[in-house]
Amino acid sequence: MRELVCQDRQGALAKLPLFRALTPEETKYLAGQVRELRLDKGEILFNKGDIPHGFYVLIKGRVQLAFPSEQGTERVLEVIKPGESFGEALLFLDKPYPIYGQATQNSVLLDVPGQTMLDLLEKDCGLARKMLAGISMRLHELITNLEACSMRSSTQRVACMLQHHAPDKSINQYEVQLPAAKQTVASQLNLTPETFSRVLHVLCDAGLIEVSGRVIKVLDAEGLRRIEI
Amino acid sequence: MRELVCQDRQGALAKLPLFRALTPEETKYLAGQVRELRLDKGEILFNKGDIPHGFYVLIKGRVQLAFPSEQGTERVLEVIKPGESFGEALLFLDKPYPIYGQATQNSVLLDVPGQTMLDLLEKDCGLARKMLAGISMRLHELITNLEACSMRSSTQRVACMLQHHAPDKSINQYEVQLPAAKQTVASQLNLTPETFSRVLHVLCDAGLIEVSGRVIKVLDAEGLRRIEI
DNA sequence: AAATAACATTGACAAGCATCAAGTTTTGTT
DNA sequence: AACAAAACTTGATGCTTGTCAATGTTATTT
Repeated sequence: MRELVCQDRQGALAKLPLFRALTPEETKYLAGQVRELRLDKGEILFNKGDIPHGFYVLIKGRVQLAFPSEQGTERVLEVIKPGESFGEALLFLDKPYPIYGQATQNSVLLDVPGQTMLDLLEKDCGLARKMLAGISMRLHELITNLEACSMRSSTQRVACMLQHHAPDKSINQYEVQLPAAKQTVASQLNLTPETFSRVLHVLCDAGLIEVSGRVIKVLDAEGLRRIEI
Repeated sequence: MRELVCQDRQGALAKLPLFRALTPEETKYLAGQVRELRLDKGEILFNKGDIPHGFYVLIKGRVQLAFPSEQGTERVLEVIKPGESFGEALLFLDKPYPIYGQATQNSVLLDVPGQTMLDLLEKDCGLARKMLAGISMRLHELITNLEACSMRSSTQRVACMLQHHAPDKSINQYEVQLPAAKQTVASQLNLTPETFSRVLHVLCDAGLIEVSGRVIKVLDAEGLRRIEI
């Protein structure tokens, strides 16, 4: 297993959205610079306050980025999936991590040294452009997140999340497979697991959804859209 | 007045953090492409949902970016000050504005067409780098904002904001001049004006601050840091 | 298959903050 | 200077959501 990922490192890099447009030489240079990391489920990649030395690309597994809290009531900001990168923004900032990163499954990731990336950026405008697009997307998602968190009620937030998972805007019935444990999803919505559970119950009673485990069947997307409180 | 800003456009551009490192030719090209905009106090620059065609640099005045709300309970995300730019992230996204922009004072701004900026970015890696830094900074601030909004109580948020305005971390007494009306500051902290007022009162009673209008005198920064509820 | 741990639900309760309403102060305008 | 409008404060009240605790359910491990 270990070897498989290793030998394919150059190929794996070339497949990542961020690095897809690199020249073969650039990819080769990059492959020589990155370090492979393996994390067991539950392992911490970095803590809030740590000094970043580069950024990460997730190859396999799952990593969650979250705010810590004294009472253990963490708030999950994002769940990183394979192929996605994270920590790029800090390359340009000289600030410590504002969140912590933790593997929630056994994971494999690549550690791209900051200087390597800055060197590549120096020469390759296309890469800079890609990176701008990536970070802009993140920014946009955060704004959406912030709006949800400050403008909407718990019920609206849940309804909003369900709509977000619709395969098609025009379809009125569909199934949503929650991407993580209910408590994690609750945390991403800035809710306690208890409140999340209650909200789902209310939506069930209203005949808008059906819940069985991590699968939620939306019965009336139009009705979800109309929720006001 | 109008002419003053106009004739100085090239000089004004060269002074902006984002464009400071451009070559004289690039600056000249840019100056030829930008459009000058004047907004009266209260005028809307763009609404949520509008299609962006470029980004803006504020020369004079003040522009606030906020989420609209049916009941008029807007949430102010950011107050832009002269020299700052906004809307860059949308250049790369092909999405409508997620917020609306409104002048809160009579303002002058430059409208930089998207294609102009993309052209410049094509050639100038340094500019891309600057832009990455700018957007990364924004991202970082949003994360901080989101943390404050989801992890802290109203009192903690206010205390946090006051600490943010400290001229120096080591100093224990200082004065803060609120950058906008109290209701706007309240909105940025995701509080109602009423709650903000009450929180200030509580901090006064605790002997941590003194309030007179928009000037807040911090008497015990160390005490602010210790606030738990 | 049994045992254990992690996850999820439900109820009772409390707290924090928003809302509404009325009054006061400040700001800006004619 | 006088007025109007906006901003701010204060009090009373209620809703939403978090907290705590107990129980039920689903995974995981051996």
